[in-house]
Amino acid sequence: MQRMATSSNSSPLHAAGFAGAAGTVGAAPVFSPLYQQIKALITRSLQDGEWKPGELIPSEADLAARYGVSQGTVRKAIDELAADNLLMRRQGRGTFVTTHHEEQVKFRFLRLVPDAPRGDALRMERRFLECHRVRASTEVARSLDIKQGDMVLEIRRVLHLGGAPVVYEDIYLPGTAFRGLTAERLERYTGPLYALFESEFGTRMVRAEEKLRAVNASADEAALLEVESGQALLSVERLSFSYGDRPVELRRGLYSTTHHHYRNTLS
Amino acid sequence: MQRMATSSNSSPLHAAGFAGAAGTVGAAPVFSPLYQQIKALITRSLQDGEWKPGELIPSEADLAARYGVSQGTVRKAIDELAADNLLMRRQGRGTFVTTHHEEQVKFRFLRLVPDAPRGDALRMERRFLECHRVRASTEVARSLDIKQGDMVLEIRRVLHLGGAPVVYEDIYLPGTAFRGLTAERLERYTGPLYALFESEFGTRMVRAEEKLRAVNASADEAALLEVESGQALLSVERLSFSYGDRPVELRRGLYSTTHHHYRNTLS
DNA sequence: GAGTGGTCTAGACCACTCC
DNA sequence: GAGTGGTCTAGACCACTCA
Repeated sequence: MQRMATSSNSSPLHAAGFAGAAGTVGAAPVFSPLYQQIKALITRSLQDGEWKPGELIPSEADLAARYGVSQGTVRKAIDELAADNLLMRRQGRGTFVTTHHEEQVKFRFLRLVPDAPRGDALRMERRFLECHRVRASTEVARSLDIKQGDMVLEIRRVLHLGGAPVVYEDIYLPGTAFRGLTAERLERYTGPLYALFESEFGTRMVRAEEKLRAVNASADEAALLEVESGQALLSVERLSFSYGDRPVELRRGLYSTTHHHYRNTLS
Repeated sequence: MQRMATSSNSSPLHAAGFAGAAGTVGAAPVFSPLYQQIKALITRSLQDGEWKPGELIPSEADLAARYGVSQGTVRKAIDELAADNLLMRRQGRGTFVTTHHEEQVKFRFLRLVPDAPRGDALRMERRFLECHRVRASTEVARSLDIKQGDMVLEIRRVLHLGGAPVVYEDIYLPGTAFRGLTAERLERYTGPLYALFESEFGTRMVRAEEKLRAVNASADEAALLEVESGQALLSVERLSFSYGDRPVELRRGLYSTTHHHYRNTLS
């Protein structure tokens, strides 16, 4: 472990390399704290699959020994990774890699909630309309950072909440990473989609950006969601990222918001 | 400063009080870390106006001396308050109370952005349609935690972005706290509304919850936003909170999303 | 150069989980 | 009781700001 810039630390591990060149007239000094470097190393291990979703990572003391830094420094790195939802700490047990196979995490990416919570509101049903391979349009290619015309997997589905159709989604995934995904596989799987992606295709959704707008339902869309044509629907365009801010999913959802709303917190 | 539960700290300040009763068979043990107590004390000082928005608070060393704890403990308390956007740290200068009078914070609560950023997209113009006192409806009273029929201030306005009307808002504020607010005062003020509330009425918006849905524009709404009647609009119902999770503003916005969208980040 | 927050360390003890 | 994360302390030094 070595500092990126100035360092007067007495440990030989820290004094190496850049100490002389730091803070001088040269190009960018770019000071990078030790814990940020540790954070990057841990992220790399997650990305490389050294520790898989749901698994226990080594204790803080072990990691401190491994990287040759104090436990406090590892602690700060893990604190940030936990804040980013990449890791989950559990006192007395250890630190675990976050996974989409967990009740508490299931609705982290679906912000639609019923206006008046009812007993059967939790009941969610999925109907897959389509799952086929197509060539990426300009827009899809740009979003997923692939070449136009590359193969992508398109999935279309409807979600029913409390018995009624509420969400229609059109999902695009890079073809290479999701080669083995078929309609039959989707039908058979009962958990969240992101849990399937994670365990079967090694792609974990870490973070996403959404663009929301209101649109009038087309005749087709209205039929799917069982509303009047022209009815206002919430359009949610989501770009999901995996480790290292790599875009891996583009999704366009249409939400019927007559009995549900999208909740958000500003702070 | 004393611990809420067990403590074997040698300092007399920490050993007092609860040490004997902690972790025993009695009622709730309720362990509360020291830094959480410090955080509460600092929050109280903010609430009481000891340090006003934009002002510098005492240094970590001073606060540590004041509360009789180590600097590290004060540091952790301030870290969390900074994460909650109540304080802002600036290396080399000190820690400041967050204020709405600042460029960088101005769009913290308005998540609407132009689809294609243009030069004049920043230009925002406001037109106040109404500013009067009415009696609180059941719904408004429940949201603002006041009694039905209490006086509330209602403000209606339209925001123009890049020359066109894009946002129509209906705002409700508790009458007592905003006694002196008039239409004339609103017209004269040029900064953000929340900045006015903060400096003139001592009410700082700290956090908010929003409920989004898509609705079809009524004839009146369509006229205000210069769209067709029936056009899909984004309805944003916002409840804003001040220090201590006290609700202080209810707002219903209608956003025209033909050239703008509401951006959100999931993590 | 004085003062501030930011980083890093080392060590002690506490709360929690599981064997 | 062993092992884990959680809290708290004390001290050193670094990066940054401003006078």
